[in-house]
Amino acid sequence: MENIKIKLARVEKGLSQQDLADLVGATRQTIGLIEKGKYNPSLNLCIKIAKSLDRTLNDLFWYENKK
Amino acid sequence: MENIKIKLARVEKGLSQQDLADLVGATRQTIGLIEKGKYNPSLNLCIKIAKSLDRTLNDLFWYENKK
DNA sequence: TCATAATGCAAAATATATCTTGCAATTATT
DNA sequence: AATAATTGCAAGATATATTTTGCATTATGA
Repeated sequence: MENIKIKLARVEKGLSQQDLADLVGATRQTIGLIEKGKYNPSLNLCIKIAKSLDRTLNDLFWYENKK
Repeated sequence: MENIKIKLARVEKGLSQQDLADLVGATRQTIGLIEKGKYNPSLNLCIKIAKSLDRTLNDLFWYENKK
C-alpha cells in the first residue's frame, strides 16, 4: 500500500524527501516511510504535508472505493 | 480547536460516541477527545471515521485557510 | 570514473496516540 | 423526580508513530 500520490506531488515540486521533511518539521525517514506506506501518520502531519505540497487531504490520502 | 464537524456528522446520523467508537474499532474516550480537539488522531482512524459517517477526509478534517 | 546527493533500511530511544478502568456530571426518557 | 443513557475527565498502562544515528545502495552530475 504505497502512497504514490505524495511521492508524485513531491517530485513534481522538485523537493527531496529531506526538503519536505524540513518543510513539515519531520525527519527524512518519516517521509520515506509514509511514502512507502509503512507508517500510519498523524492527522497533523498529513495536513502539514498536504499544505506544503499545495494539495488537500483528499488529494493525497483519500481513496474512493467503489461502493 | 474543537472539531465540531465530526460531532455534527455523528449526531446527524443518530450515533452516540460509543456507537461511532464501535464502528471504527476505537474507544468512546478516543472519539470524545478527538471531537474535543485534544487528540491528534492517526490517518487510519480519520479514514475509518470519515467512512463511517459517509464523509471524506476533507469534509471532516480539512480547513481551507484563505491565502 | 569520481564525487555527491538522494534514498532505503534497521535498531534503539523517545514521544505520544490509544486503551483500560473508574467515577462524576450532564442529558434524555419515563 | 427517578432512572438510564450519554458525555466529560483523569491516571496508569500499552501500542505505535517519530526521532536519532548510522551505514548501504542507487541515482546524478562534473
